[in-house]
Amino acid sequence: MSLSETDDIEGGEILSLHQRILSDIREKILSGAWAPGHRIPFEHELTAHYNCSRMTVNKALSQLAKAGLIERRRRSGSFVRQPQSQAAVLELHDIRIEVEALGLPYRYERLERLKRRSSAEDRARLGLSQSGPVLALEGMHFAGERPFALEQRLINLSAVAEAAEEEFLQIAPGPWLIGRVPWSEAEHRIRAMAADETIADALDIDASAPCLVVERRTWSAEHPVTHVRFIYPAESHTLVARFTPSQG
Amino acid sequence: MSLSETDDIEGGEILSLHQRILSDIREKILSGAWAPGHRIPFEHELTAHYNCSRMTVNKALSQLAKAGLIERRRRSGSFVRQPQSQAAVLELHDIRIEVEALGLPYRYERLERLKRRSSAEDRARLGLSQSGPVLALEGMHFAGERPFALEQRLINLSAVAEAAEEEFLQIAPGPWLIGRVPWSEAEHRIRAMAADETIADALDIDASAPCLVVERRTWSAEHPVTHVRFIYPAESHTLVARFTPSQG
DNA sequence: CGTCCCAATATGTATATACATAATCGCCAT
DNA sequence: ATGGCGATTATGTATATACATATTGGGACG
Repeated sequence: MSLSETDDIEGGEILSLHQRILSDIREKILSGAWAPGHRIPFEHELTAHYNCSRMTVNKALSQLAKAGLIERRRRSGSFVRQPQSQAAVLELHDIRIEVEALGLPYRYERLERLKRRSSAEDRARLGLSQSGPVLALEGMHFAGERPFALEQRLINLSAVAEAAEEEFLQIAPGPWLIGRVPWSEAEHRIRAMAADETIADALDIDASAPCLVVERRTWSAEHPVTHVRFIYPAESHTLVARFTPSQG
Repeated sequence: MSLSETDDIEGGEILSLHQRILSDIREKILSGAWAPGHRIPFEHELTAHYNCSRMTVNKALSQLAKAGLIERRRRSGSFVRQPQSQAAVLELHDIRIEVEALGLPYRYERLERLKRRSSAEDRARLGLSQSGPVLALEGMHFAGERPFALEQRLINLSAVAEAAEEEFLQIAPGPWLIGRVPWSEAEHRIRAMAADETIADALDIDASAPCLVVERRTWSAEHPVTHVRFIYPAESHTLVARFTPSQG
């Protein structure tokens, strides 16, 4: 019920009061000592316990509320929330980084480059409502001499006109776009797929072998920028996502 | 360079000053008006612009810094950060929810239940260092009459003793565990795999058909709790992850 | 007995203020 | 030139205070 007797603990790191309140309460919740639904002490009680001002307590509680660990209700108090949907953070690195992390030399090679007016399929991929110029690219990321991932990309030239001038022979379009276009939103779709003949050929795997497909659509201030599909042979790649409720 | 002339804008919602500062600056960054590396106005300039106290500005900037949009350097000012690694939030819902979202009746059925001392493989899956009792479960999630996902689960009975008493005949272990065990950390691995004979049989798909595999390891206060592997037929499932830099 | 309204209460937001801390600039002495 | 040192500056953290706002509980009154 009450907070732990941390008053005499000395061995820890140097934490600001703010951070100490945060981690104290988080620990109570994550350890289960304060179950979902439990009412945590009122601000004025914490103020007394930590011998600090209400502002400091308030900031810490507001942060916990924003992180989704607690819910605050006026006149009633603050309550531990039910564990919500399992949300995990998926870090999608640049492929060069991934390959180099394996200790293998990285190389990108363009397979195809086509400038055209957007087809209906292109518009569906990009989420465009009207026709316009697009750049369709296909390229291979190599780890050493082995194909690592096949990239199929569509760039909306109305949003990124400069891309029309770029050949992308050895420069992968991903890193090129980052830094040039401030992207404000992205959507990822992850699925498994059997390699068709063309893909199997390009990746040098058996036809109908399983592949991991990661598709990403990117917007910049409401405008669709690019759609990209990465196709990895199943054995070459695993995505790792980690969830930690600590974010303060 | 300067902030937009929002002084005469009236049509917007009712926002607190704090939120208005946040969204103003976020908009500048996401629209690209303030490129990465750009120094945003000093706190005292924003104080003057919004005609408010430094504390209010400071809180907003601190929040942007925590969200990763800006970087703050003492004596130098605050700067727009380079877009970092593509981090996406992956929501992993309960399978019942997923199935019901498709408008199909949901059903869980236990296939196997085995209590044993942990084998070396079990310990590897759970991340345990020493031997102890575990519960191995296998079950099927159905969407209507079609198999939707195969679940292979391992529960560390040293961490969740009560699980030993539970039959899990129609109750899926996932929902059962949530609420009983406060989990503090989870790691997910996502990959593609070809169905072997057993799996293909269980899921009623062709042998060596591609599957999406989602593995999750869960800890509660440093103790491994459970390891679960969900195997989805490729055509039945796509994971969707969304990234928005806005989180204020 | 039910309904309306007010007072009490907990959180929400903002201010002015103070001092700490880290980094940089420029001056000065070598 | 150059190396060090102190003043300046911007952010970091905390306090006391004030008023706003939402919600609950209880009392007055029909």
